[in-house]
Amino acid sequence: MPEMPEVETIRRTLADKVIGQTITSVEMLLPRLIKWPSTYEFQALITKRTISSLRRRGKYLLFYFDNDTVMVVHLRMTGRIYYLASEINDDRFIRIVFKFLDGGALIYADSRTLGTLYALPSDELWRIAGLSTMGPEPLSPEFTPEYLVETLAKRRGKIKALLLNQQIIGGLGNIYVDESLALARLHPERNASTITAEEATNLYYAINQVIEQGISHGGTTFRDYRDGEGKSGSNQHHLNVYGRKNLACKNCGNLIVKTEVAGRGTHFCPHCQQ
DNA sequence: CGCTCGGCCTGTGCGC
DNA sequence: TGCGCACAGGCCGAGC
Repeated sequence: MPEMPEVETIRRTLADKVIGQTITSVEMLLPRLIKWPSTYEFQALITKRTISSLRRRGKYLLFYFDNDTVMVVHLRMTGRIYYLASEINDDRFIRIVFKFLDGGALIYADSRTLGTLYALPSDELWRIAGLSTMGPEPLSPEFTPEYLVETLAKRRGKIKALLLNQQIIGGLGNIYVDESLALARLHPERNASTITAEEATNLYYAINQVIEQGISHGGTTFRDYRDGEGKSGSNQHHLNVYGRKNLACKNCGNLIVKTEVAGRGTHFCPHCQQ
């Protein structure tokens, strides 16, 4: 579900609400979502502890506590995490409730229950493979045109599959990959090794632009995504190809096509993207 | 090592 | 209206 712009929006909207909050108890409605350590140890590590900062890496959200513990949350497809000041809530999919000293709570909700949570000392984050092997993120200094040109040149897979690979670029998901390829006018099935340096450079700028736009619109809400205050984003109104099957391409007027590439629903303009 | 595909889960929307 | 099926924003591990 949430990709980098959505997780970053959650981080920004949630930070003020949770930093300085002390957890009094953790209500585990679905304990199997805790991947590390045991459910009991997870609760022990964060109960009576105060959140000191909230960070993000790729699609992971990291809650730092005053005892150097980090609670790591990955929302996968349908996870939601938000602050609630009162008990009133009509969310059908609440799985974990972190109760705060101030009477409010941090809610983890998830319809498909694919999300994952961890708690561990900050110097043991390497245990989470997805974090330690993640590639550079869009909009970061490590993500450069040269990096993308060189990385694509030595790969043989389809460009769409490579952009979804978090080890190559951290934070992109299905929506923003389709949008980036559309902006860069690249066909999603292009073999990465055939992409020229000029095309890869264009793709670099397209990725940054698409991600920046996603963040500025507070993320893309198709169904499940909500920010840290439970509000929807608006970037769904600004997409060029994703979710626009059989609608006119905003660039050329031909119809947007939906196919399957790398096992994922894929939207593109067959006229503009080569 | 690099790449592709199935599985994990559950809910929703569409076609019949 | 009811039912079955395909599909869904992500990731990991098995197998080639």
